[in-house]
Amino acid sequence: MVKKQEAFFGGIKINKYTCINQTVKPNGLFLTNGLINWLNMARMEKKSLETQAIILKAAKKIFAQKGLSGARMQEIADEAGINKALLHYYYRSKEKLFEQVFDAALKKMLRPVIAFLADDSELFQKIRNICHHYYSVLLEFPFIPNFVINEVSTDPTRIIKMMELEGLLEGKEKTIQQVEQCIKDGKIREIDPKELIWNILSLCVFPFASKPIFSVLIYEDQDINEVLKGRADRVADFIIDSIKI
Amino acid sequence: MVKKQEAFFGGIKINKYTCINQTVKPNGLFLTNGLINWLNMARMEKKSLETQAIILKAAKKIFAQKGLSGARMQEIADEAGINKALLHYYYRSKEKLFEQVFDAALKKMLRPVIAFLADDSELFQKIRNICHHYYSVLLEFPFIPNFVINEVSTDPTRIIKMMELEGLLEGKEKTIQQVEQCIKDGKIREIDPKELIWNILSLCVFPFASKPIFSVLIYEDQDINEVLKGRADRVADFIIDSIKI
DNA sequence: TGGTTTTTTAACCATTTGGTTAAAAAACAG
DNA sequence: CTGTTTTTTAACCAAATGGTTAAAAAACCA
Repeated sequence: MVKKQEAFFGGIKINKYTCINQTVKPNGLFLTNGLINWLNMARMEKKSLETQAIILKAAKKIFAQKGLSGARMQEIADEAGINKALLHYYYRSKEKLFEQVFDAALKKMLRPVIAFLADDSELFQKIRNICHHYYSVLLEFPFIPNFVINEVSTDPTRIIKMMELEGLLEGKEKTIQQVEQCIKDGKIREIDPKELIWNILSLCVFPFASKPIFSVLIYEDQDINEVLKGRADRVADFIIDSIKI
Repeated sequence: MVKKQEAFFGGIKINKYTCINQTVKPNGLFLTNGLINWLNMARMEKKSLETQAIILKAAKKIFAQKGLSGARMQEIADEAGINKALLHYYYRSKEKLFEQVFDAALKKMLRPVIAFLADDSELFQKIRNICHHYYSVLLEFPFIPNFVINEVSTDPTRIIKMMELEGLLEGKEKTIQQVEQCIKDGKIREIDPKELIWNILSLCVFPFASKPIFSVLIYEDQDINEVLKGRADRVADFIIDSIKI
């Protein structure tokens, strides 16, 4: 165990029990990322990484299932097969552990749309690409839409820091201009580019979010996952059929 | 106050403090709806109904915002401006209170699609109807999709009892046949009727569920509610353009 | 092997939370 | 006005929960 101590690194106090993985601010003090990484690298190793991976996997499962407020630290520990104190040893607090899980999920959720916006292909091909991209990611992680949407609507500030994501702004402008150009060229009918994007995402993401409902409401005993597997192409066609002239 | 007592009605025990509004089963016993209603009607009155309305309104707000696990009974009481014990006096438990709120929300969410399935109009008109129906309901209660979707995905059994909703089954069959007939008649292109329904709902419901995300991601400083207001017509056109021949 | 550091655990702790209770207040009935 | 019932409240309570701590165990290093 780390002895009770108050150590100074670069003039910043780190007291008592260390927390390996997360920004340490025991007295409300912040550490720069550089310093943190140096500290982490210095000590982290040994069994550390393996355990952290086990924790993260369990946390993803429980948080995705029950959300931040519904998840219990004890349940995550049980799922991981470790002692609850380890969660705090590696991630300091529930909120911090949640942030790691959430950020990973949000990135998975946003990657296809950001790739779409940055994609230099011709418009119809871009649409086919994003549909395939989404259906392939969400078939593997079908819980992500619900998880992300729900936590963002509970605390909208969670998404703000994601705005700085690589090339979102530029990609957005580029794609909007591309759509406008297609309209001018008479390739597609008049439509607001932003609404087109919203429609595409609706058709790609909502089916996964609404799966539990549609499963009983419309599909009853049919295997809804089988339906979803073939949908990427059909959804792309649905969109293209709607806008092409 | 109701005196401590163990009364027998129709051989069913009701002990100690009564709970006005909800199925009373203090020892795990159930009362039939008829008996319950008779009991309720007999005593309920006076200030009762007004207070219940206040509680329900507050509960809707808090549950919609934070979900079942995130909501606190104290917070609901504060929002309603009453004592926490009153929540239990009228609704017995958090779960029971939640059920009332959830069932109301689920019905609001399903009404347009059930009306669509039962609608005898011509297909394109039906599509315009459901779009307007959804956008009008959800512009007024924009939190409903998130709330319903999230709670159903947490506990899928919640939706099962809704299946018995008026004329869902018949309506579904009717609409599926209508779509198939339109395909045969060459009025619309080949498409699986169930997927068409899923697409319609995606385009109607997802924009509200994803509002917090799209608001910062795509629309930035634009007023996203203004965009949503005009969308019903445009979404209906989007769908019809896609399937018409 | 023996000392040192890192990892893991069982036992706690303070607070929060859903729920209860007994009594006060308000509404009602005669 | 008076006794009775219904409604409302403040004070509690037990269980659950996020988090802490000191010590044991494991890994590492010389």
